[in-house]
Amino acid sequence: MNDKRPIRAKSGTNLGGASAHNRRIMIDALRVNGALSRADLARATGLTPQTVSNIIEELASDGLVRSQATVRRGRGQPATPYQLVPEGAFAIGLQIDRHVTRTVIVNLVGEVLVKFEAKLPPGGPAEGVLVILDLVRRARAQLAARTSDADKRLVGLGVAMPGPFGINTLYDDPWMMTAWQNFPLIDRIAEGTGLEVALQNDAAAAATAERLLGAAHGLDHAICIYFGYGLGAGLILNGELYGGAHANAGEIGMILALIPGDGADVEPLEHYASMASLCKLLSIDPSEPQLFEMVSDALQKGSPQIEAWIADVAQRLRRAIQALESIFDPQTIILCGGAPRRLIDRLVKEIGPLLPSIADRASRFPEARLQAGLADPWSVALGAAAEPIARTFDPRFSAILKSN
Amino acid sequence: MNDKRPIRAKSGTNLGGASAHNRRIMIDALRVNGALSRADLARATGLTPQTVSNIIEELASDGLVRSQATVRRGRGQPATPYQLVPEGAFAIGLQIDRHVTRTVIVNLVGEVLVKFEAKLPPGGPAEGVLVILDLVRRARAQLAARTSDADKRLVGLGVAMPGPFGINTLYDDPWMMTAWQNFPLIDRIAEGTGLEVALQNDAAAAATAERLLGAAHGLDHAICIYFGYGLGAGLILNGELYGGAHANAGEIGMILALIPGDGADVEPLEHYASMASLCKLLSIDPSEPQLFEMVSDALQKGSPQIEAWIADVAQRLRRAIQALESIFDPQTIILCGGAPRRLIDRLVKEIGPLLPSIADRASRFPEARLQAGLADPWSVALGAAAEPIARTFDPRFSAILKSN
DNA sequence: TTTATTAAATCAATTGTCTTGACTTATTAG
DNA sequence: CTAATAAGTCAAGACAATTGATTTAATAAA
Repeated sequence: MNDKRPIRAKSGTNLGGASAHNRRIMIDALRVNGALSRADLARATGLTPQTVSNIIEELASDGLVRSQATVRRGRGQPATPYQLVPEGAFAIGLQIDRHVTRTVIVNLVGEVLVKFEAKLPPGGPAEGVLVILDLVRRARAQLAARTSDADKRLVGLGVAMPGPFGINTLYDDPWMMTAWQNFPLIDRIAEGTGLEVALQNDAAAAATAERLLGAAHGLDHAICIYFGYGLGAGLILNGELYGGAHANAGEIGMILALIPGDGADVEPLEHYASMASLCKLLSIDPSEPQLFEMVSDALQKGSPQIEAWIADVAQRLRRAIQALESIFDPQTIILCGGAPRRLIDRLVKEIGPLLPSIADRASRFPEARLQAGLADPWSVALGAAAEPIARTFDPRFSAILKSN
Repeated sequence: MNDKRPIRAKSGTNLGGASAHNRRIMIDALRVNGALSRADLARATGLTPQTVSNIIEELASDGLVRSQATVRRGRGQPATPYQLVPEGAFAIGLQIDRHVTRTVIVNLVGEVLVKFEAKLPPGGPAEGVLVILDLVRRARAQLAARTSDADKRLVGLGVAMPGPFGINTLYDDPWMMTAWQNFPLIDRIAEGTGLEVALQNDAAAAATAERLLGAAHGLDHAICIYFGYGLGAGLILNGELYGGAHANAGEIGMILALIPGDGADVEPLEHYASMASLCKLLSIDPSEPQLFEMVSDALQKGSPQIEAWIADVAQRLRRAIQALESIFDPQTIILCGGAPRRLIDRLVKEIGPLLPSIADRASRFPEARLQAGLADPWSVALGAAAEPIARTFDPRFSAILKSN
């Protein structure tokens, strides 16, 4: 028998786990469908009306849902719809990028209440973390000024930064943030804020945002391509963000040369398809505060150089999308980014028509094969903030199981 | 409120769901670790010893587990290990390929008890389904002859055939099995056998086999590349097979041209990397009964043609593997197939050394980045049979939720 | 040899959550 | 005005996991 080897097993569950799951699906149902009555919830979840009643009662007394005015729907007693209380919970999101850090605070329904931004000092993470903690402190102060008991309703802090994590540096170049990745960032922030802290890469954060309130809202199978300083993808599979074995899933920017025609092409995809590449082409410093405006202007003006770049990137992404469709069979693919709206929209337009793939089905969902998602310098920070909300309130397998 | 639109919500759960999950994790733990005592199970699952005792009692009286001789492990009362009873459950697997159909019956631990094979008549599915039903009938008769009450313990029938399913035919060519895919196969087989029937593509079936008793045993994140008549991948994510939105996930054979150097290359990958391609090269009829032996012989002899083919396929797969690693961040990638052992091993050897990727980490798992898996003409049928076993006994999110 | 310690497994009582079935309330259709 | 329909509640019951005490069986230490 196993005297030495650790026994590998999945975790069991109990009444508490079931109950926690049922609370989560109520919140999820209200998020996806808007206000619903107790009877609606009972039908949709398969639980009995009595059970739903008890749970709604509890959620209401926790300040997470509240009733609206009754509505008459034909015969029978009028229904009392319940909705999420936006100020029922808050979360902090933190984006750490190469040159800048941003923090936002969102509420339960994903509205951004507070935004702060700061340049990261060149001294590296040891200095940078002080800037970050100060930013978070100021954001919390502003939240507290607006709503006095909000700080108590903070459910966590999400950090997003460029991946991959825990890897032997593949290409020792400025594309990677090696120093930051080797720094005990999570522990320092947790200690400095007293909050639960989780880390994800920027593409995953963007996908989380997209699912909370973007084009992936309510979808269970979606791939969000994140076109920012680098290139990545957030994978929404079975309604949850998939992280892989080491939280590095979705690093499509690291894929080598998806394009035919250049035999010696061993550079990763993100060296072509990224804001970094465009900045290089336009000789713009990526740490430039007016970056988005400058790029957007350059696009509007246009130039043979830019047109060629767009055609090249579109071709590469067209291939990547065909591959992702073949691999994942998703409901939709969303191109979003830490990039100007104009660029994202232009790329989506330029990428079409898409290559033939298994996604090219007669009876397609309402969703298009490819659509534009959020495009905002703040979308990663927003996604980072959405993570603690999702972790706390979204239905997921691991939430049912016994802790440890 | 939603008077018209259907309300979308996830399903709730209750005591029964929790209990069912706990039964499943016991079986899973015994499958992964071998025999375990009740105390071991309690520690591994986080449940109390009393709960484990009750569940084991129940599983034993259902004939799914049985005790072994007690073992002394130092101080304290000796432990009574429990193991899975191989003849506790059976399942039928059915492979439908272009030219042939195979059926196997496996027991709870994945041992193959019965094997039958038949050529498919050229008349298409209407005729073919009769051959198939006859094959299944004969297999069941043979099982019943061996173990009298085994037929009652059949938990289902899994069907595997080449995908993709429900697609506008992309390339109307002999690579696809259009007629079969438009035929109400599942209903006819369910009706003809009285069993629960499920359908998956051949790559998914191969991955299921690999997880039940191959290189992916006990792994929660693995990609199984299936190199058979076509090319596909089975995705094991979070310990479950991932099917995508329409059960077509993993169709990597449909990816267009991952290789540089040939600009006009718009053919799908499986036109290069597949047994079909090799058969064409060697002018072997793929429906040839001695196919494996012939290919294996040809490989052993060798020829400049074959060497060039292997180099080309290895190059393409090397790229595909680097892409899959970047996308999924798996624990390992397994190359398996409906192809001769010698070919799979040769390809694995030829593919190395792998390209740099995020899987190239210092502290790698015991698992290699790439390993050879099952290579057997029967492995797809075996995987098809493993599906009902997995569906019935493996822990999974959907099993906790209320039915409908 | 005796006693203490450790570990496996069980017994009996308790807890917490969902379910069941009867009931109340409020509205519309006829 | 009455019947039908639907939302929602009440109170009792069912079920599976938990708790804490107890039994059994081995080794280690005195």
